[in-house]
Amino acid sequence: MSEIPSLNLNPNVSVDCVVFGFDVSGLKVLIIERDNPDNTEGKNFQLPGDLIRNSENLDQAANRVLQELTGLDNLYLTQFSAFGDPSRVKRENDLEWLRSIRKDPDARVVTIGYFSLIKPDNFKPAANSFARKAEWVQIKDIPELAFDHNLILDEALKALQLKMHSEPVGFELLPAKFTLGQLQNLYETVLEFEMDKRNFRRKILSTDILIPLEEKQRGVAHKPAKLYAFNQSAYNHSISPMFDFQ
Amino acid sequence: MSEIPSLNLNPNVSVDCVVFGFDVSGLKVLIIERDNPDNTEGKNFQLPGDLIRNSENLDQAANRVLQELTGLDNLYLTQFSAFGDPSRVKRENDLEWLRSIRKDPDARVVTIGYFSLIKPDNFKPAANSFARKAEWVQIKDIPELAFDHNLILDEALKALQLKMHSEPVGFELLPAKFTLGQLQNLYETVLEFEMDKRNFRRKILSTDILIPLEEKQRGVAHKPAKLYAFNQSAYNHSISPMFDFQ
DNA sequence: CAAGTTAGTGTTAATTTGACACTAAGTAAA
DNA sequence: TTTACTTAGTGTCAAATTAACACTAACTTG
Repeated sequence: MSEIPSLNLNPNVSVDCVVFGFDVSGLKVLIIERDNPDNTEGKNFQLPGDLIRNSENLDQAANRVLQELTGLDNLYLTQFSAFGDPSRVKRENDLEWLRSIRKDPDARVVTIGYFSLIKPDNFKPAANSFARKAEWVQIKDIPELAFDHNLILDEALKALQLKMHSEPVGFELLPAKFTLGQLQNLYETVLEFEMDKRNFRRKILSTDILIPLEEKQRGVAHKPAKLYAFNQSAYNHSISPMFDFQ
Repeated sequence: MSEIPSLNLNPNVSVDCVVFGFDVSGLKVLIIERDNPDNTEGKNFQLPGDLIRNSENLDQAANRVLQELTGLDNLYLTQFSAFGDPSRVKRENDLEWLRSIRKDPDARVVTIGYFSLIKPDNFKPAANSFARKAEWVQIKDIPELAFDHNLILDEALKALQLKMHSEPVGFELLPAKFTLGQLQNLYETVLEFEMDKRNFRRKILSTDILIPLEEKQRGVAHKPAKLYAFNQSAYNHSISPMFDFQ
């Protein structure tokens, strides 16, 4: 019943995951540093990603690969684009690394891009498999990445921003109970512009996607804010612009 | 310098194209009827699509495949999603057909979905390659298609509708010179709701994406309408809701 | 020349948006 | 214990946008 795992890998299709995290310090992305074939110290950063298995669908592949490389399991994951330029692999050290790890290192690989949103506090990435390290990097401090991963990351951010305009997707980035201030801060950070506090509150509260809780923040050095939860069931309708701020 | 073409095909990645056409009769999709392996008369309809070549990128593959199967070349083509369920191929006659045409008929294939928008009058599809027929089918009369092509078509329509809200994509479906009535009709057909004529005109004319021409319709049995052209250069900005009608 | 068809046009009320400033409630530091 | 600091929380008004609505104009066909 058991199979040789490598036989099960499809040589031509991979998934790559752009995991966004948000906290007080801003918007971050999860990057792994891979083992170098020759064990040198050169930095080789990339997005968590790998070949898919023939037995799994794309969503399952993204989940599994992310779990294997970073320990993060069962995240909100959305496919956003496929990348298939034949010259995706052109850097010499990328090729070298492929030769060290892949059965068929010269195969042409089309990759399916996924993005994920998480609350960094709840998930502590732990490197595993060919990842030497898994770490959060501020979106503004992303280094040069392997393959076409900088392109993939850019497209993922655009996809997130676009999606945020039409769906309450941002709640994945917040704890279960959050304040309106935190929510506004999230929107401002991801969409990259500032909003008027009163107008933001009026608009977001005019929908029914927030549930006000009988509970306040504790231990903060200022007036404690009311806490809210996301009303999942309220959002089963309308693709329409729910969040067209400004 | 020449290669055996089949060696050049990637066994695991394909593209499938959903070509939308719009005319007086409504919104249509281009469907091909494939040759049956046993030359029986059973109807086997599917979207135009095939394996990619290792030398081309995904956009090029979509263009080539569409050209080979339908004769349509150089269309506006947009990638919208990848489909990779391992059980995409499950009907017996799909398998049979694959065995008759593919070098590796049991390979697991991930397909990249593209949609295209054209003016049916300008492009007359002509079946070729393994396509026995290529024909326009009203969106409401789509038959059962091979593989997961009904799913792909549904997703393509959703993607088109979503895109139409934020980008002036519909102009691809109209002739170079068109009337505001035709444009409104297009929007109503694709988005599936009716709009107020005067409000539609006010809104669309308040943007600068239409160029009024010094020319009118001719030969119509009613008051001839002013013709407009799409101002391509005016649209190089803003993802924002350009077309949030109602 | 009558019938049929689509083009083209403006106003108004209702709604939504954007701009704007102060008090409240907690902690920390002096 | 008082002061400083920080973020929460609130309302109004002018401007802009939207939605609803009906008639005349211009062409072809019969």
